This record gives sequence, C-alpha cells and structure tokens, in this order.
Amino acid sequence: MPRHADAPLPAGARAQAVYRALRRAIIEQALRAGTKLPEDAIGERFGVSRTLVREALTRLAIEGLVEIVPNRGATVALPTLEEARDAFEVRRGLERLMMELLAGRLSPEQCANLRDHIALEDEARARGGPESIRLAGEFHLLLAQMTGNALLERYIDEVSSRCALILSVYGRPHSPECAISEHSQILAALENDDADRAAALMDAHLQAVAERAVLASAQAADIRTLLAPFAASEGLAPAPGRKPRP
Amino acid sequence: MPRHADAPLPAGARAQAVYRALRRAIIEQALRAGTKLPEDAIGERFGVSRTLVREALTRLAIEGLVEIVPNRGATVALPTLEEARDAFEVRRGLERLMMELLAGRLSPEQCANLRDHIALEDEARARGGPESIRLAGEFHLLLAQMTGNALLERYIDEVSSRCALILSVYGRPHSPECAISEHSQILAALENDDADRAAALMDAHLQAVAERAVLASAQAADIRTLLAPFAASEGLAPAPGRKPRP
DNA sequence: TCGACCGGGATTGTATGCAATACGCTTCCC
DNA sequence: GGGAAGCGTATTGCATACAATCCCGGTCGA
Repeated sequence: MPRHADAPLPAGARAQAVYRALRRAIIEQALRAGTKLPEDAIGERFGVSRTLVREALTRLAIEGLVEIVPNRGATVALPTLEEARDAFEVRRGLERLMMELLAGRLSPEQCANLRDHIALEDEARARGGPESIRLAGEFHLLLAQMTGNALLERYIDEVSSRCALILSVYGRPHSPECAISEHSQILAALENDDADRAAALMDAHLQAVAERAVLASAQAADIRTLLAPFAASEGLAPAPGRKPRP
Repeated sequence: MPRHADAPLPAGARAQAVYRALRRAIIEQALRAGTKLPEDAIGERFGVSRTLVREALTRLAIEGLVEIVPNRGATVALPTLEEARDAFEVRRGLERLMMELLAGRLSPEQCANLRDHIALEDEARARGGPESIRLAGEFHLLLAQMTGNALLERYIDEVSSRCALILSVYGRPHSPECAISEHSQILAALENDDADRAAALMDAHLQAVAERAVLASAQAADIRTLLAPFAASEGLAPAPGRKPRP
C-alpha cells in the first residue's frame, strides 16, 4: 500500500529507496550502461541529500552495477567481456547448487507458483512485451528464494542483476534471454527429484543464454580484431609498440 | 612500503583503510562477535570522521560481518546457526566450481606456490600459533585468485570471512579448522587433472570443517534444548504458548 | 517491591559546508 | 592549424552541524 507523502520514513529507509530505484532503473535499462550518475542531480530528483545518494551508489558499486572512479563520480557500469564471462561462470556454479538444494524438495504449492510464473513469462513473451526479460530473471530469483538459503538468494540476485546488465550491453536488443521451454523442463526435472538432470538443464540453459548473447559479440567488442581484415587487405600491419592487453 | 604520515592519501583510500582494518580485526577476533562498534570511537581511533567510518561499516554489513540495526548502531555480527549452515552451503558450491576451473590448469609455478603455502600452514600448526587459522583460510583464497575469475575470488573471500566469524562463535577455540593433509590431497588431485576427485575432496573438507565446528554445538545453541533434561528431571514442561520456531 | 513514567546523556541519521580535484573552454604561442 | 597552458565551473571527498532516536538512570505512585 502506498505511504502518505507527509509521513516520515523510518530511519535508513530513504537510502534504501534510492538504492532500489537506481537498481531497477539500471536493470530495466532506463539508465543505460555508461550513463553518468551525478550525486546532486539524483539527490534533487529523489528529494534527498547527497549523503544518501552516495550510500546508494557505493552499494551499487559493490554489486558491480555502477562504477565509481575517485574524484570522477559514478557511472552505470560497463562490464568488460572478461567480467561477463566471470559472471556467467559464477552464476552457473551458484545455480547448480540451487538445483541440488531444490530437487525433490519443492512443495506442490511451490511448483504451482513456478508454473504460474512460467505462464506469465509465456504470455509476456507472446505479446513481445519488454517485461519478459524481467520475468525471466525473476524465475531464477523465485527458485533461489525457495531454497530457504538467504545468502544464496542474495548472491543469485546479485549475479543475475549483473548478468542482466551484461546482456543489455552485449546482448541483442530485446531478445528474450530465456526460452520458455527451458524453464519448464527445469521445473519438471526438479519435480521429478532428478537433481542431476535439473543441474544439467540449468547449466545448458545458462550456457545458451551466455553464448547467444555474449560470445556472439565477442569479436565485435575488440575493434582491432574487427578491423584486422580491412587492414590486411590494404597491407597494413598493427603498430608493434602496443600489446593487445597482456 | 610505509607511507609518510604527512602525505595525504589518495581519494577514497582512507575509507578503504578503515574498512580493511575493521575487517581484519573481526576476522582475527580482536573484535569478538557481538562487540559494539560506535562510530565516534572508531573514527577517533583512526583519525577520520564518522562519515568514513559509516561507509566502512555499511560495507561490512553487506558482507555480513557486522550487523547494523537502525538507530542502534553497528555490532560485530553474531550469526545464527541457520546463517552458519547457509554460509557453508554456499561456500561448498563456490569452492566446487573453483575446483572444476582449476583442475589440470595450474602451472608448475602455481603448484609450487601452493605447496609452499601448505608448508607454512604445517609449520604454524606445529608451533600451535594462532596464525594457522589465517593461513588455512588464505589457502582457499589463493586458489580462488588462481582461477582468474575476479568475481569468484570476491565471493569466496566474502564467504570465507563469514565462515571465519562463524567458527569464532561456534567453533572450539583455536582448533585449526583445516587438517593439513586435506589441503595436500586437494592440491594433488588438482595437479592430476582429476576435477571430480578434487571437488569431492574439497566438499568433504568443508563438510568436515563445518561439522567439527558448527554441528557439534548445534544443540548448545538452543537454550531450551539445553535445559530440557534439567526441566524433565524436575517434572517441568515447556510453556505451551510459544512454538520453537515453526 | 514493582512497574510506569520521565529527563539527561549518548549515539545515530541526514543535511550542509568547505576544500580539493577534474573537466571544458578560451587564449596564446609555435 | 594544432597543441599547450590557464582559468572558471561543476562535481566530488570529507568533515561537521543539527535534529531525531534510543538507552539508562532516577523518581513517583500504586
């Protein structure tokens, strides 16, 4: 329920509100990667002082969603390809653990919830709505919550957000990252108490997401590689002085 | 090299210094679980304002090493048994991933480094020095660094710290958490390119650490359980109104 | 004796102020 | 014309000020 505007929020709640707002804005790509995030502009917009904005920004920086350069302020992070690989690698590890914790332990009620969620994804996807991306991510988060492991939930939330940012940078625009059938299959394996199969499916699922999006653009990211054929056709060689990232 | 005291530190460095100092103090149990952490006192001790102390404390709170309750300040976190279980669960998942990334990919140089480190642990352990605990933890961190996955490294660092705090609460005092032979065996499996065996060993290793320390005191943590036999011998029954955690 | 009530002091939450740094523009020299 | 130097503005880093909250005594009344 909406809170009356005059009522003062409890201590610490406003900082959290700013944090959440910025976080959503980044993940939903209202703030695109690389965007500058000036403290006073944000503070003015939200009606809080720079102090609280700074707190929110440092939290986001820890999560890897924003980058803070000393004396130069904060920007929405622009993950490198290496960071992208790292994130998906860790995510696969965490989600495999999640599968093992969940296999055969879901209550019928939980299964129904998951099924409903998949139906929502389905629907959004059919409409081509942009919320399909959000919903696909929430499926994973929903599973994490069902483990009852709060730390795992936090890590999966964090790494999923990071992956969302990565996809917004390297992924094809608006390609729904998760095929529906994959989520359904995973749920089926979980219900069947087949931990290995669930883990394998999830692994393949994430691998597919990562590859569809990130590896597809791996070459494009390095302008030197991109230009190589053109250079070669003109008989041009790279400058010997600079190494391509040792 | 030590920096001259008059030289101003680069921007952001002092906050980080406070953060690191507090972190070490907690992990090395100079600040024991539950200790109050007043902003003023800390700031005075380090020669910085409360602003920077707050920044450090919020970072530590995110990592789970301190607990901040609004309007009541920060204390060194006092993890519950459930949080302890969660932490070890996640840690096992992360370290298994680490084993798979490392198996068969360690350079001879890296192996030598690890062997040296194990020798150090050995030595410290023989002397019964308290640094054996720190060294044992560093072994895991060293492995994480060798994966080249910065995110994994950060997560393992975080969860290891949390486990260290947990052991300081629930573990037997000064029991070296890691048997040396276990580290050696793990390294051997890694060198042998036997990912499955390395993963299994690491799993067993962490399971053993967790069980030796945490599960051993599982009963002791619940005062009701602890008192049950005394109550029964006196013919006393628990109050029916309150449920023991539904 | 016990509980409720109520300052006083200590501690936190947030805003704001000041100094330091970086960026962009103009100007000047080659 | 290109680049280097200088200056003004915008923005950050950090400290401090003020208000709000909480804890801990004591006091009072039942």
